[in-house]
Amino acid sequence: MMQETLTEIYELLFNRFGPQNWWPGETQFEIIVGAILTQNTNWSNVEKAITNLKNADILSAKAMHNIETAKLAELIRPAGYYNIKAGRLKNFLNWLFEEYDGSLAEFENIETERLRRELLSVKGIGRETADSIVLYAFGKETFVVDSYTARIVIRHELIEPETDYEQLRYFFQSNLPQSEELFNEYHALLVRTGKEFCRPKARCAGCPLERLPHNIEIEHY
DNA sequence: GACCAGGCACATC
DNA sequence: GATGTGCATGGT
Repeated sequence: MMQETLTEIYELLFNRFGPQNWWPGETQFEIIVGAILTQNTNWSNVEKAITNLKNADILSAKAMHNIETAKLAELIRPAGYYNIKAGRLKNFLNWLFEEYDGSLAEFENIETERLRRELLSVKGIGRETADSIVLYAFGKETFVVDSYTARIVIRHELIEPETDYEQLRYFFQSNLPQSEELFNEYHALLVRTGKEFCRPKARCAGCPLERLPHNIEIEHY
């Protein structure tokens, strides 16, 4: 039932947009950094910050762990909330060095839900950031929920507006085949659709999901 | 100038 | 547990 609806949505989006090739990043570390920097921030601003980090040659766990927080903040300035995010990156690195000797290698062997919980223990890594890291840096099956994801399924009245993050994650995970490739592409397609057609004030004209039932008058969505 | 962007922690009730 | 607020740059 709901499985078919979610599968239909996926097909409509994929047929329109094609593969999104997420996550945009060359290494696991770069994906983790990007996941933290993109919190409530446009990706183009994150790209500027990552370029600065590459030019300064500190886009590695060891180098970023050693740089002063104030210096790091200055480099990531274009990403916004730069003081907060510099602290969050440092929190992650301090934890990584204390618990895992500064290496991401062991993460591959950690069971998905446990890895997610461990990441959530780092101050500054919340649900979406943790799921993004688990799925996109380590290829483990968790469904990433973000503001676009929520807005789209709520506008299409597939779920109640009050649904919280964990419920939304379960909604997708339990109604789709357990496939890392699918979860990867699905979330990326929802973000693509959200950017182009499902922004707060945007109407649905031209949206691949336009012909599906929807209600854009839902308060706040 | 207003609005928005691939959130999160924290205070307060 | 729910709700409100600060954090900040850059594009439209």
